[in-house]
Amino acid sequence: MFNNKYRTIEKATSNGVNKLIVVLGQTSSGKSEMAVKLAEKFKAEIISADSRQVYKGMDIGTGKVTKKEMKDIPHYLLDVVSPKTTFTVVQYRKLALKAINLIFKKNKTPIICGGTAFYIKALIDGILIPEVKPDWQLRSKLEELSTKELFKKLKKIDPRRAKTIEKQNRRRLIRAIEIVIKTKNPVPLLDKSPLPYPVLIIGIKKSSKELKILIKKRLLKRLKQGMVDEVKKLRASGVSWKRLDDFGLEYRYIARHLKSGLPYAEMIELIQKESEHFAKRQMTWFKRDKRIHWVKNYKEAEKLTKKFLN
RNA sequence: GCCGCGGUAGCUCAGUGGUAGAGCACUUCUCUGAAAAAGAAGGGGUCGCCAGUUCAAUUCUGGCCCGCGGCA
Repeated sequence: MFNNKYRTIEKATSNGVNKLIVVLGQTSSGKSEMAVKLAEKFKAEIISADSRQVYKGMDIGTGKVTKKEMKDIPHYLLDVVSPKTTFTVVQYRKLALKAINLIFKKNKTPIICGGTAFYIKALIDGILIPEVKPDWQLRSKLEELSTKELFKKLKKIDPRRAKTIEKQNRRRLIRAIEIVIKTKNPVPLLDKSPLPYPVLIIGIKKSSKELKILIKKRLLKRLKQGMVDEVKKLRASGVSWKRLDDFGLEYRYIARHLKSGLPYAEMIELIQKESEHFAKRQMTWFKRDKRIHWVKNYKEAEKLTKKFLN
């Protein structure tokens, strides 16, 4: 163990009886609803694991549960920061651990619910990410270098990391260089600190055909609910076009529609296509995790949960 | 009917006398403080049909079929 001061050190505590449930699935698969039903049945509270729902004012586009849909079940990690600031996995992990401990104190079961696999993994498997805050000034300076130059630079200052990194991925290259410069040390080897209690992971399984239909239905519903106006509002509150673009999916293409006159019909098609791609990317993450219990409906999830909590 | 243009990967199109490429789509994958982000790899075409010229034709020539535009 080295470079300890650069590690995230928050540890979750366990009293030996606590258990935790995760509900995950692709976009539009019906996670939120299932989590609320489980929470009602098993005296649980919900912690969102969604990298976009943490932002205030991003409601319709992210499919955030409404007050009514929450059915009085407390939800954590929604609306925690302004979309003008950048939220990261590390903050997520810290806040989620806090929420977990709080829920345990109330003698309830936390349900982690969301589709951001990286967040879920960082939380339950405890990926310890080097304690180096993003330095946007440094990053924009590195941004001037070509991808080849970035890789060469990393190879020089940290050959070990250069060996495993994807050498065409500028974003990752820049991050790796940032760590090395800031810590004056190589990027540490991956270290983990998994949650110290039993975890049941429930995944909602949908066929890709079914999922496409669900995505479509939800997209049209959101548009009707005023998703375009939501983006206008974000703009008016000072969120940049660039930022909206970075959020991806509905925010990206609605912004392009508003800013560059991307035709409305094309915008819908692009959001649909990109959402389908996104769903696929989510699966590449989920597929690897053999702990996931895939269910087709609430009944199956309830059965699993009952058994797990006994 | 005549004139012109076109028919190449699922789509939009490049291209060459020596059996072909791009972008998108599709499939698979990566993931160390942006993760709905950022990246990677792969499969796929008897180059409209028939004949001729040629050592060799997807590429040249002729005919035919189909589509588009114009003229009648």
